Amino acid sequence: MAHWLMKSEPDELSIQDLRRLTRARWDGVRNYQARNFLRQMRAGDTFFFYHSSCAQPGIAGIGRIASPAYPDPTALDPQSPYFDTKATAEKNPWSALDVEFVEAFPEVLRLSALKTLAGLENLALLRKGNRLSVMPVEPAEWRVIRTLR
DNA sequence: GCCAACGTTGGC
DNA sequence: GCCAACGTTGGC
Repeated sequence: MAHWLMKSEPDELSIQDLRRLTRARWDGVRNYQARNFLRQMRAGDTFFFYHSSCAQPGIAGIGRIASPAYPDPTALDPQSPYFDTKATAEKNPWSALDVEFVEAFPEVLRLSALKTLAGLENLALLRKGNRLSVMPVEPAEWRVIRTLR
């Protein structure tokens, strides 16, 4: 099983929301590199649930991929903030998938704490200027981060 | 709210 | 195909 990290603004979907919902659709990804990673995911893969653009940015818990990627319905919905005028039902360039709750950490692993760890030098999250919202996490990186929690 | 860094757009 | 302008991301 592969490991990933995915960012979400907790105002939209937090790890606590996912715990309550049990399962949710991960949608609204509008970056091709991130989308390509979504398409590589397999049910059963696990991911760090990262809270971004908030008071305490960092890894807030763990989720599991619960479905393969499928066309993102928000791209076709004029009411959605993720609506894409160029997308059609026949040609929808964007992907979404389902995720399920695994665990919420007792406290968020703050970005500042992650930066102090050895072995995460190649993690896209910590590379200067990186804004990727979906990224792979190597097994060794996964273990390093899990020891913190 | 600021602003650095990045991706996308569109004129040429 | 270049690249300037623009919009977005996201930490602080």
